[in-house]
Amino acid sequence: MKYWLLKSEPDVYSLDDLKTEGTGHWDGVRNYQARNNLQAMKKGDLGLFYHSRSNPPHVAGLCKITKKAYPDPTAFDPKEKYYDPKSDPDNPRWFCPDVSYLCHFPEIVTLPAIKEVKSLSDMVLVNNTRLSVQPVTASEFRKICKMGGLELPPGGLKNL
DNA sequence: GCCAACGTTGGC
DNA sequence: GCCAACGTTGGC
Repeated sequence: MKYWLLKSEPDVYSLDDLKTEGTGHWDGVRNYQARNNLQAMKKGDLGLFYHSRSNPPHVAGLCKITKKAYPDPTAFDPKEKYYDPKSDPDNPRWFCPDVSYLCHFPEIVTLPAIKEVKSLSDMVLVNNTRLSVQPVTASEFRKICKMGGLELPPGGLKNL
């Protein structure tokens, strides 16, 4: 199982929105590095749901990958904000997985708090601020959960 | 809302 | 294939 961090601007799409929807399509990603990460996701992988451009930026809770990435339909539709004429249905350029709501942390984990933790200084979040879909190590993932006050079920992360 | 950092585009 | 110009992201 792999771990990820998914960024979203809460004004556009928040963890509350995902909770309401239950399952969402992580579409609209138009960056190759982020795209490659989306394609590397497997069903059952876990994600930290991060609210960017909020004050302060923070991890709000957890989500789960429930369907591996498939061609992003919003790239084919000229009416869509994220329409990309260079993505051909026969040779799609952009992909999106389905993501389901898991939980809100009892307490949000802010970016400044993360930056204070020495063992988290290698996180992509800290070193590549602009990447919107990024890998997280198991130990980083566990630490963030702990900082968020989340009680892990018996058996740990795999039983979430 | 500003702007630094970074990614992408396209002329040459 | 270089790099200037431009666009976007996201912290502050």
